[in-house]
Amino acid sequence: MKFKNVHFNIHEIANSGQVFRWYPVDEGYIIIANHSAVLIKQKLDEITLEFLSETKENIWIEYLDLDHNYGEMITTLRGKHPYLDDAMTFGKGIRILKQDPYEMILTYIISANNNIKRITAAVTAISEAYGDFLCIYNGIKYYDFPSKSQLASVDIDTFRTLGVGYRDKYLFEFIQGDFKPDNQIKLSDNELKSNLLRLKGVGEKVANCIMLFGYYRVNQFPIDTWMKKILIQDFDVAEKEIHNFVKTYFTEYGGVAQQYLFYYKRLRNN
DNA sequence: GTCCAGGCTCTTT
DNA sequence: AAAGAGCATGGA
Repeated sequence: MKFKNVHFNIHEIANSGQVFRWYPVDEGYIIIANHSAVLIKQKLDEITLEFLSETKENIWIEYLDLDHNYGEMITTLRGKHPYLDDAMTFGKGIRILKQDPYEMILTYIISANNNIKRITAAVTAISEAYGDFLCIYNGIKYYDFPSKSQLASVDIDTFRTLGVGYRDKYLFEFIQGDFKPDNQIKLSDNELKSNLLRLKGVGEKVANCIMLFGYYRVNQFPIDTWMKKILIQDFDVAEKEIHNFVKTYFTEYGGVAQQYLFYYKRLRNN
């Protein structure tokens, strides 16, 4: 599978903080998603996907959000603030991928008060321990993210040994509970958020991430430590006003704007 | 050694 | 309602 798209850069997506299962290899990245493995490569504006396990092409068009026009979203956001303008120019190849809600819930529970490297390590360890084998590439084996039933017998201490720290009990509770991620897809933003907030280990920020990356609610603007820094330092917003400011300022594409800002702040070197 | 990381829960005012 | 302590773990 091959395509061209000016708003698509594999390195920017891989480092945008929304994916934890894009593994760098010499040629590009191994992506584990959709119960399969692919090798994604990019030369200039041409992107290539090589399927490394059984999969379907159309599901990757959906996952990579190829039907949305990011130029249009950028146009909507342009001119609001010079810092956002710079961020959109710097990371114009970033997209919001359509990831699995169930996987996002577990992943972002792990993410709380944690760093990206350790989150990646924990998600990988859980997958290697309990997920289905997908492929071997350059001598490294890759495993699917385990299903709820595959994690059903994992106790709290075992989660701890996989590197999730004190979030072990939250993962355990979710797996033992009866939350149905697929039943939330059609709910309104408010209903979805209040359901997510009932899960242990899910607060305002983690719920926003799950909504943005797992349910494609692109109006959601997760506020983490990096966003606080940006809004205070670069947008001159008072700390107490951050939530109010975000609610109205970034419009219906707040989540997209947030991704550009996050990437810009972390990777531009300032 | 202290601070921080895509924060949250629980307890105390 | 709001503020504070505590939390696993590894890197800077």
